Amino acid sequence: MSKQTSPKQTSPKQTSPKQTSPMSKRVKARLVDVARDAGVSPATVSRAMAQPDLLTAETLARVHDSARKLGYRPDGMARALASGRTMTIGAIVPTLDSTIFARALQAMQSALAREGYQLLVASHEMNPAAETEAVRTLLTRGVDGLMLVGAERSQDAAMLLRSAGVPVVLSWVGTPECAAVTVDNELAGHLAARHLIGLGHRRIGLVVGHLPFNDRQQARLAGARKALSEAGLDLPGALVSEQGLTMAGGRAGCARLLDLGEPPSGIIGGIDLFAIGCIQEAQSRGIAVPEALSVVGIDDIDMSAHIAPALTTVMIPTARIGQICAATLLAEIKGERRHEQVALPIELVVRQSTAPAR
Amino acid sequence: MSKQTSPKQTSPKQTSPKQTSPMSKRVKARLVDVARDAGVSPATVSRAMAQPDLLTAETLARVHDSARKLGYRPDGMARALASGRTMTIGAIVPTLDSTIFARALQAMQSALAREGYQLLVASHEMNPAAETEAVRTLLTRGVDGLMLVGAERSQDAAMLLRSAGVPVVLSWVGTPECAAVTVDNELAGHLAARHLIGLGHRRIGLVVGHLPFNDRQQARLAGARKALSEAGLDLPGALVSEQGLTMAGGRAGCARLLDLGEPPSGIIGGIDLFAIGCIQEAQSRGIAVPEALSVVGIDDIDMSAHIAPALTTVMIPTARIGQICAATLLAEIKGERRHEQVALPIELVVRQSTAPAR
DNA sequence: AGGCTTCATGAAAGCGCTATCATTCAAGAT
DNA sequence: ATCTTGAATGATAGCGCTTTCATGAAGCCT
Repeated sequence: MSKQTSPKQTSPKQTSPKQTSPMSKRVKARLVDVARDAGVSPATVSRAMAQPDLLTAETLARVHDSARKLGYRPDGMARALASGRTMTIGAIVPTLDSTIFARALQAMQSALAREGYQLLVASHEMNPAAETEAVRTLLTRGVDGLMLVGAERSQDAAMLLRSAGVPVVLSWVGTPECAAVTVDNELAGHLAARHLIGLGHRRIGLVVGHLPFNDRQQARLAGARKALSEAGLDLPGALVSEQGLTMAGGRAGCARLLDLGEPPSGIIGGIDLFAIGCIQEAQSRGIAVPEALSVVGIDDIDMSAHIAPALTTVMIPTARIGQICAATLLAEIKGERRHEQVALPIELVVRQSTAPAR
Repeated sequence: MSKQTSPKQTSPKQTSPKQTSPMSKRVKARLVDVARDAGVSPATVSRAMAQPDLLTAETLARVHDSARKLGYRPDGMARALASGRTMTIGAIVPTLDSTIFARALQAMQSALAREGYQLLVASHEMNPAAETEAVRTLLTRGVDGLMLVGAERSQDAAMLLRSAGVPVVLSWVGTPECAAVTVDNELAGHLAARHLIGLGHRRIGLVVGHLPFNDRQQARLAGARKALSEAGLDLPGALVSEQGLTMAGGRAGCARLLDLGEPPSGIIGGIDLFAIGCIQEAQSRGIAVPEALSVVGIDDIDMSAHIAPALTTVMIPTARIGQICAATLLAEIKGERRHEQVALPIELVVRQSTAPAR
């Protein structure tokens, strides 16, 4: 609590407040300094930076010269306060420590950077309260738009978002009241299950992420369940294992399923990482994939095509989600569109980890 | 270029500018509104938010009541402008789309969030100019601290950083002029190579990332080269393959090395992903790992322990790097320390992907 | 040539908050 | 009783920029 001296400049009151005091070594040049140097008004300098086409080529050049000479760099905060725009987009994801979200954010970041926007990220580790807090902080902090993952969230968070009046885009799973860039997660589960069913598998297990506050995994599970039920197959609780979203989780889930009295002949991983973990676990037990056990994933992460056997999976266009989120948000900010709904196609990619049931 | 109406409120001039106009439905409550409602001065409200212990319990309560009643949320931009602090830390990484950096950022983000700071991220995709640009944007945007990866950067970027006077912490590789949280990448390469040499391998190849603007990979390669030379071994150019930092790159690099007239009996991956790719490539060619080919990685990513054979690798405490970067930056911001240098220990983790040379 | 645009610029009012300094009042010191 | 002192609060000047609105100087038309 002991902060007397402003961290910015030695002493704002000791140097003469305005005019060129002989040796005032002001650390940062301000807009007015440039204006004075160039012999124009502050307004002109402001315009030179933001709307150059409003000025004579000559004044523009003069301003630019002065700016360069003084090493002027505009102050984002002041600009934000005066204009109401922060040139910052917030993104709240479950975690950065996941190929999926990291990849989407990377794509989003690139797309935003091209338009001069920055990405402010927060994560909530699958904790609704933490998400609410993140929403609050980012809104307070000031963002021109906000990207969120999934449609499910706390009342408080929803209210904050509504009252803030900031453009929001939902990703992976959406709601109609809000712009959204989605994929059909239920279809993903459905495709995966149908593929196994089509290969003659009758006993199918799943390894999924913890379901609370994860509507992506919920939908994928629901889709698989639906496909099974359509085929007249049962999905007892024992054949569904909830695990933390790591490869170790995949191995553990697979182990649980294989240790069952009547183990499945096909397993669906709610994410590719699970599926890859399943393959490793099976192989380490001497169970051949796909001969003795078929494994399907969902996501199609980078690695899936490169492991042995290459993973059959449902491709989710992760990077495109991020990229389109950025575009959607920017469009909404510019007022070009409202509550745009983009549904991205997904498809089954058959590789070597699945085979007909014996 | 056509933005007439302020996006914030319907018309700042139509509502009476200051006092309680009867039905002025101002969208956002300001600090002065709270002050008026609570019957105190703006300064008191400000203090109520920032230094509650300076106020009577009674006034504090009154202010809080009014704030809640009006749904007041402070404006971060105004606060930043007035105080000079943004409560934001910038991080510039090569890419988010990498387990390593994503993991470090996740740890950093968590640590920062605990202290009320937000993470502003940018990436440069291994492009020095892009990094410079990112530095410029983040500094302009206003950050209280900045995390960068590696010590190598453009003159321009270095100058910007110096002149900005913002606390900076370097990660993975550092320089003495600047706070840094580092690991000894050269040692990492050295450990990996020495391990293979100790197992009797005489012909050792490497798959490394593209070296320009990547001092981590440079150092790892240098360390391996040093170990080899200490053992009287040669490292011809043909045995070093530069690849993009993906698993596919690892496979490709491995393929190149194995296709050599005299292929290596041991391969070091500059990152685990390469090593894993190497294992896959070898296995897909019917070359047994570790019996016919030993593979070592560097990083010890999550997955490395779970593949078959489990990867022998040099453990880099990625998450801790992020976490300590956050701590270092916060300490520097508070003025507690300056240019602190933290070197994190690394160690060889022997698993199943390496075996004595035949 | 006079009036009407259009264009380039200037003047100045904030944006919403923090921080400094001044003020008040009550309690302890003399 | 008078003087200090300190704690709680108020008044207010900016922070550095954007953005109307106003102004003067050309350009254009009839």
